[in-house]
Amino acid sequence: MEFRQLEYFLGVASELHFSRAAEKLFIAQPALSRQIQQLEDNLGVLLFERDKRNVKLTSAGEYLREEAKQVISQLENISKRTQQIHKGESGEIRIGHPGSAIYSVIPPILTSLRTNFPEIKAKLSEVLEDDLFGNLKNYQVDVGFIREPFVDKNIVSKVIFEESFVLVLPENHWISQENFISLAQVKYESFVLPPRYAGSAYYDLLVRMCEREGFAPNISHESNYGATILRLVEHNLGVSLMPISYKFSSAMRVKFIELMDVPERTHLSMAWRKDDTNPVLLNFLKAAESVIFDNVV
Amino acid sequence: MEFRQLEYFLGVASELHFSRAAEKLFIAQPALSRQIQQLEDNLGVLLFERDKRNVKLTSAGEYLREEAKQVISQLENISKRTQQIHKGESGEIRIGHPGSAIYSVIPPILTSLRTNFPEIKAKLSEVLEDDLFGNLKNYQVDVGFIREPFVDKNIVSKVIFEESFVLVLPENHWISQENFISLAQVKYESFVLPPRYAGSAYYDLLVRMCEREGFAPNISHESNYGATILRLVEHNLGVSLMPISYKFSSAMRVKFIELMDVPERTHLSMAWRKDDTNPVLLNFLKAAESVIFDNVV
DNA sequence: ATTAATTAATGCCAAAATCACATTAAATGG
DNA sequence: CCATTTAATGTGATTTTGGCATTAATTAAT
Repeated sequence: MEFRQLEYFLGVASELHFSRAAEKLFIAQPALSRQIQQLEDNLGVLLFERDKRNVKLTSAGEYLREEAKQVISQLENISKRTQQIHKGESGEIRIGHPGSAIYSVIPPILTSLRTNFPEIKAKLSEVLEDDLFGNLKNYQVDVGFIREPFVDKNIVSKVIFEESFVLVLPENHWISQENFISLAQVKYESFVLPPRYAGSAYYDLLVRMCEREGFAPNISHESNYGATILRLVEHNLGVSLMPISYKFSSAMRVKFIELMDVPERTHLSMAWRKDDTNPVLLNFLKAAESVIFDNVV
Repeated sequence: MEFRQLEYFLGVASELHFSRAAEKLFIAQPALSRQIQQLEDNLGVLLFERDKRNVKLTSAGEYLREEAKQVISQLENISKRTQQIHKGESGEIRIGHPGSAIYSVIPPILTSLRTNFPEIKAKLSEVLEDDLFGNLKNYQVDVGFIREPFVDKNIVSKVIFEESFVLVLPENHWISQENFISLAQVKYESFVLPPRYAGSAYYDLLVRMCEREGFAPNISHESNYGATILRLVEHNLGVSLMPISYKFSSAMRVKFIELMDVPERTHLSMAWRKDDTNPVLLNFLKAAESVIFDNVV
């Protein structure tokens, strides 16, 4: 069964007249007759009852007509969709990100993606910093956001966002933005921080900040999740250090003290496989590049 | 996009190797290369990334592979189903029948149909005797059961079942099979009968039975539905005359008196359009013919 | 580094499929 | 009975598809 035959068949089925159908199909009538005969022979099924005067569908023909219509329109959709994917206008992009990114870069990037490529679906998955690299290599995600710097010849990465840190305190803590002087003021507090295995470079950065003020943080609780950390601080279980973008993230009863004199910054990078030819990725990168972030420094 | 190209494409997509795929498709490798090129040109989409050493699907190719698989298996199903319909082994038969037929001929015919042609679905609709003719001509039903005799050059009919009449009485009525002599015994009773418009020949036959006994039935209630008539008789609202097959139809508290000396018979015929070429109909007729009825006379 | 082996693409010709034109055959209407 | 309509058929031209030999590019091995 060839597609040409199905199309010719539909032509005859809707005209019920070989000569007229042939005209509409831009072929000669004998060619059409023969293609229909051939289709009938291949199937072993009479599709039209015809005498020299009338042409009508048999029951099998009527069935085939309905199905063939469907198949052909399906095929048209498939063509179109294949072309869209080729142009990167349609498809799926799998994004791995640390939890914190959903408070900063991810919303504007997804907005830009939706605007520029409405047919691209984003699939987000929260990934530990130290796992992102592997997830990229294993083709589990197509693009990732990461604070950890890393170098690999198969992965391209690009810094897209820079932000400073804030000290997170319970709402009723005696320190306020006004009387805050330096981190040394919290040297005897216990800390709630992300575990080192979730991102060693980031963790070390936090420790360095404290050490410069002459103390090592006394860590009482650990959590991967920013929201969990905030919740623990809210309940007086410790203080924390977090990227400033969390300041706008929640309605919890905590306060954020800006650390004017602390030079450390965390850099959020976007990373992807160097050899990835998926056109959807290219368009995702385009959409991401067009976003201008209000870098919070 | 031609069917052949899709099949070749699937071959290469599953082997990811042109030469091996060509072998499995029983064509030479250059022919295969060219068909794939052609498919790619038609779509304007690169489907494989190939260098001299490796062949792999692009994202668009991966999408097409999934869809093409579906379309091709769909097409195989369509072929098969079309052939089944052609042979009359599959499809739908619309049956019009008087309510009474579901107590006699319909169950064994449907059983035979199910046995011989399990893929044929029967669609039953209860039709007034006088409407069946029109329903056949309008293509609302494909075959009908009818007691009314009629002649039409476009309709074929065939008597399949003959039965005698019984007198239907409330269970506590003074007449019994033992003391029954003739219909004249109920000449002063009121009758529950089908209306004349529901089947005039049948109605006239009932009246004739009474008139030979010297009375015209005094009709108190009318109903198309046998079950309704029985219900009315059960509740002492009259007596009735019905085909004997109703005797086995229900658990109502009525009694059926056989009319030994009454010569009238009702003949159930099967009717269909003479020019109907639907192979499902032919197989239905075949299935119906193979049924042997216990004619109740 | 040179050679051998692998493999997709290309040039070219053969085979097959498709098509068009002319004609035929059957049916209908006047 | 003749003119008209219309699907089928015969035949040859055109297009498409396929096969063989070869090429070009890449990898593996000596």
